[in-house]
Amino acid sequence: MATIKDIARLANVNIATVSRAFNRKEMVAPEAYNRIMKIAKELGYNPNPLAQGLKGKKMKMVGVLVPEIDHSIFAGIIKGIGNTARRKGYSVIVCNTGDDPEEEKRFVEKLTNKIVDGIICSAALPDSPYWEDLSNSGIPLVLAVRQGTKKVDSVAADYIRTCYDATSILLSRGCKSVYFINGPLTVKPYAQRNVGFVKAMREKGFSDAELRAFNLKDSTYSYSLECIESLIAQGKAFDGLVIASDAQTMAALRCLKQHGLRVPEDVKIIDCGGHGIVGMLETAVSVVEVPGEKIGEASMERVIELIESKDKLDPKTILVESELILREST
Amino acid sequence: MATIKDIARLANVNIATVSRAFNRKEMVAPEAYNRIMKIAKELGYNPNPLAQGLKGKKMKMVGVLVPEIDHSIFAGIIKGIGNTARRKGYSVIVCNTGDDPEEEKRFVEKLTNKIVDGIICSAALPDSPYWEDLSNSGIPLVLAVRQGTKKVDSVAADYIRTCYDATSILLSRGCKSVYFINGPLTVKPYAQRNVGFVKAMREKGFSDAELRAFNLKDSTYSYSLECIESLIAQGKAFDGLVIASDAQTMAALRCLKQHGLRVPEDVKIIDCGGHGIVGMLETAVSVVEVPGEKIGEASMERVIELIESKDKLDPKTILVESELILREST
DNA sequence: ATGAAAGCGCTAACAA
DNA sequence: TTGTTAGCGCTTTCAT
Repeated sequence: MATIKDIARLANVNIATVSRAFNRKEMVAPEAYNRIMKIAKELGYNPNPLAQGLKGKKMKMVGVLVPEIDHSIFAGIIKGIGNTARRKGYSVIVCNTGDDPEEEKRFVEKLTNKIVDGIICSAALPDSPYWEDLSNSGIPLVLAVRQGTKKVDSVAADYIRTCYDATSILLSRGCKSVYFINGPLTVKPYAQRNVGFVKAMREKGFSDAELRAFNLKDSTYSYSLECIESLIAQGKAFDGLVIASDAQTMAALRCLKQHGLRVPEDVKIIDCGGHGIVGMLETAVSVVEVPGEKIGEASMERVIELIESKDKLDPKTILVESELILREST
Repeated sequence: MATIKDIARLANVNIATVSRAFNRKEMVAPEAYNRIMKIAKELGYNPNPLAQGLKGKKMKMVGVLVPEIDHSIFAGIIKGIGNTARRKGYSVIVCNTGDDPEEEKRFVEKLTNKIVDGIICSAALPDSPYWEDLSNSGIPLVLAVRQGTKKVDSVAADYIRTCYDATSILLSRGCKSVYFINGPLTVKPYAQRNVGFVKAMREKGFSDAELRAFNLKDSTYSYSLECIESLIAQGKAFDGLVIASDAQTMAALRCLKQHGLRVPEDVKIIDCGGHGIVGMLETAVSVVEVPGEKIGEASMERVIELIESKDKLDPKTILVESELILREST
């Protein structure tokens, strides 16, 4: 690995001049500059980021925390983050926290040590105690998808709207008995979807007693399958299903098929907050699609903005638009 | 951020003693040790990895290159990598190369600069020129899923076997006309699947002229849909489909349904090289499942082994077993 | 426009 | 056992 020292020697200049050539080329004589650059290229020189970082320079690196990297929404977000990272010359360090707050904390501590300039977090909990510490400590933090109640920068989808729209579609299609299959309310995006569902139903004149929201304790395929199964077994009659996630949508489709219920003739289905895949199923499912990739891109743009800004910016929340895609399930 | 200097001052010892307390505690007096550690804890001290790295210490960081982070196989691999990374105290830097060799090269150059101790790569091309350079340069490289022809460490699924098994299942179920829907042969795992398909067919006495392998130029859902569609439109008669990937499986299912073909009565289907999701579809699909997460774990274990080993280890290829899961599509 | 030199936080060889 | 010191590669003030 060549260093500025090598270049300096070969170019007959001081190491400071070499450093200047890379950082403030206007301060070095053109001839010297060219000589230095030529030699640098020949040697395949690249500045050592460790040394630069030690000297206080930004490392152009941001840490990313996700609960489960293989859930489509997070994979999409990471992809988006990577897109703008590349565009802006940043690197990305990823950690899969497995939704474990302890792990999350350990990771943040590890990263905080100067090695990242900023952090993007899809947190385990609605609010984590270290968020504020972090943004006070000078290293910017932005929350992706999961907003905090505290004053922290965040990029989110408008899940209330998303689910409100989805529910409205079903109602406008003539559904009389719409059930809502949701995830745990402790997770903010699910809680928000619930709000949207309730809002849409009330507006159409349904009383609270008529609301059928099933906020399952987890949103996995297998557990959802079980629950929907038991719903049908109990003879509940529904002609519309608003569903919170892709896995749950697949579970519903499967259940329905096994019980000979046709989509959309017997039951209409819409996914509120899906990510692409449900359009590829045997029966193409309508969806209010949450643009993970866009969320990732926006999050990254925001951290970079925070990192590179001279003065502290006021925290803000960026809302990313969802897209309604109507397919054969409605 | 506290440094060893601060601790040294407060503990009335030299900075070297503090450093020793952290790195070779046996060389420092117990009383001093305790004093130092107590103060370190109070100050929330953490060693600055940049300084350590600059001094030549390993950064405990590995770079990961994937072509598309949101394809299930790669998401799984990254998850596996993260699993063992956490267990061993390593960090992971991820880059989505978008299957662009140029991008890949840039990224490797960037990483090579001392900041990572090793690289795991799911490469764009069957062979990249820098692979050998890299392993010669002293920073270990392991290939995940895509093996090279050159002598490089790699972790791979046995795709030949995988597809051989899948094809054999269909044949043993009495299929007379089995078609193979595959991806581009320029991508090694697809080429290997092709070998497995051909092998199984030949063993059952099919002549080369009877082999129906469709090695599509890309394996996306939409393109595959188009191709399978045209196959059916041309009136090709098949009663079995061996399919190389999840997206293609979904495409096939959809096509078949639209043409009133029933699975498995009219056509039997098996996915050779899927990753979980096809078991959750309306018609649960049999699959020879490639364990992405395990591949990730094994890759990471191998790089760490290479990183931490004193002497150069001989490159080896680790084969990860696939699992056959029979469901209703066969 | 360029050089000399200090120092970022840490480790390790050498001295005491 | 502990302290002194050099130096990793780089940036940046202060001289020249």
